Amino acid sequence: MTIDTGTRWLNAEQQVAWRAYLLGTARLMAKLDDDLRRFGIGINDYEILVRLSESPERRLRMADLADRLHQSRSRLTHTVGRLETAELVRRTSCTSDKRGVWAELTDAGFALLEQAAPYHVEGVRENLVDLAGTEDFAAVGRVFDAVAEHIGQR
Amino acid sequence: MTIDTGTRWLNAEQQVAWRAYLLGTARLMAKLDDDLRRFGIGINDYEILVRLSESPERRLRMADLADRLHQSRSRLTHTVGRLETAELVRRTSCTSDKRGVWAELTDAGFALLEQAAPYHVEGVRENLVDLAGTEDFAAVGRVFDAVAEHIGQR
DNA sequence: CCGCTATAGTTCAACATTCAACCGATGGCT
DNA sequence: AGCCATCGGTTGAATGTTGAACTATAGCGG
Repeated sequence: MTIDTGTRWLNAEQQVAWRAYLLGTARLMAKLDDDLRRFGIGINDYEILVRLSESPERRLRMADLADRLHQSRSRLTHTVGRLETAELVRRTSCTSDKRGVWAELTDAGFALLEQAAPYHVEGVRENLVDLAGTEDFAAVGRVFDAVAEHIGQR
Repeated sequence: MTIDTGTRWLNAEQQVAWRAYLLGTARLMAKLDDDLRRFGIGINDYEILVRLSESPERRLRMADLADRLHQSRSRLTHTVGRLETAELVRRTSCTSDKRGVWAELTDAGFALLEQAAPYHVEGVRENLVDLAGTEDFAAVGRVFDAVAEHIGQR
């Protein structure tokens, strides 16, 4: 922090931007999570349901889902377990690969998503997208695409 | 998700950017956290130590610290408790306001920070800052500054 | 100075996440 | 076929986080 000629510290603007990102992200996620609570789910659950809803047959293999969300398989197992007891997701074993498990959106899950999605999207707009200029938001997309790409699969 | 004339859904580019942000952030945080593990702390602990190290007398009031990190006071109490048993932080009661508590960085805490900081900053550069163009990273700063500002204190 | 409400911080229990150990299935190799 | 390293997923225990209830102090209005 004091005399360290070897390290390329962030300059003042980079510092400020980095801190803004940290704080902004923390507040944003907390807010979106909070807003979803009225539907009985959190943003993590929401993202799971969305991924399933977009997939063919409204289902995905556990490992695939875990990768898309960058979550550990263990975490996903627990979360899907909860979603299953909430009847939002159903698990069926995969016939072609007997090790595999499909997580499949139930009708109730889809119905919940239809309800929650407009509110959620509105929140994303109000608290992020509409605050950023079109060009700035595109920049955010580029940056984090590069980040995701650079870090790669676990 | 299908027929919903009232909701302003994200357009394709916004969708992609939003997803990139979610995935990129997840991977980035996991990576930074992971890299810090060799020092026995996580990114959350690290941020606490940094905030303290920058403050006058290397100490902050608990509530102040919680606000800066957008954490609940409860969470901070627990975390500082752990940092205290690790001897990285010391708690002393505030004389001017008897309700208050100072969290203060110990010498060991400062020493750890001096060790960890170069590695951490290198990680932030390699996995984020250096991947973004100067202008794009500035945009990230602007956007999340606006987000943090918009959402405000809890 | 009293009474009231708000603030600072902690505690406890419920809940979520992590990590390592585990089990069965798979697929490549001989 | 038989071996074995790997994969897909789950389990359970330890660890971390949340949220509400609680204690103590502050500070305001009368």
